[in-house]
Amino acid sequence: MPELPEVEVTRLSFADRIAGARIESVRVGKPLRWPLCCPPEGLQGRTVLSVRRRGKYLLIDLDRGLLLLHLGMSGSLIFAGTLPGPGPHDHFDMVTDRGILRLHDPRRFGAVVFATGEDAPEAVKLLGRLGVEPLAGSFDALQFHAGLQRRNAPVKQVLLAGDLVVGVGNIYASEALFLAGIRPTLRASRISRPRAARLHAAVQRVLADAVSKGGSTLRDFSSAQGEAGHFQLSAMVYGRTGQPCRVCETPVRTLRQGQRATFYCPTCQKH
DNA sequence: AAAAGCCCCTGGATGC
DNA sequence: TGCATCCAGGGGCTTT
Repeated sequence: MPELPEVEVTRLSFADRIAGARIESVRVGKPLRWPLCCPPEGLQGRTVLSVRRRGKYLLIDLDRGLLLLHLGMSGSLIFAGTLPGPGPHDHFDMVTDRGILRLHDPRRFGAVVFATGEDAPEAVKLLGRLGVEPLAGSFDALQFHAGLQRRNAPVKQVLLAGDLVVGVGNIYASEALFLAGIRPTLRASRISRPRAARLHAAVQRVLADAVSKGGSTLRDFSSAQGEAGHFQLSAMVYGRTGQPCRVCETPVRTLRQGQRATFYCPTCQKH
């Protein structure tokens, strides 16, 4: 499910409320992608300082150490004063004096990992190869072009890989390429500097727009406040196979790249 | 080094 | 109604 916008919307929906909270207990359900890496009782008594985001990871800073949290394909967080007993897909509860933080994740591709610090091996393993943050000032169009030049793979897959720029998943890769007028199959190395600049701007624009719309709710995404997103209603191509392009009315096409669906307009997007 | 495939897992939609 | 098949927002790992 969650790409950068959904993760950021989640972060914004509980970061301020949980900051300063004291952890009282932790409950772990079924195994997620990796073990928590520390005995759950080791978190008791620690204080939540802040919640940051790196790519699609949430970093929950504690007074000692941090939790790295990933929502995988189907994960969502809820943070509330009281919650019903955990259901079969609620795999992590962190009870604090300000409320319960709960991870709901039917497919269990998500993860909760404890690390003693950002330089600790468990953290470096997950964060070490991530590319630049697209909504930060450090995302530079010329450097982005230089990075694309070094890659021979189709540009859609370079966006998804996350080692050049983070946070762009399957929805927003298709959307950004539409906004930039670039075919998803075009080899990254063949993108000119001006077109790379267009794509750079498109990535920033689509992600920021999606954050402002509360993310995309395809099935069941909601923020930690329980609010659904509505970016999906304004998607230009994602999920619109056969429907008319919103710009030129050519039917939107689908193709498969690396086992994922890609959506594009054959008229608006050029090789 | 980079690219391409595989796989983890569950549930919902579709088709026979 | 029942059952099989396909598909889904990610990404680490292994193989080419």
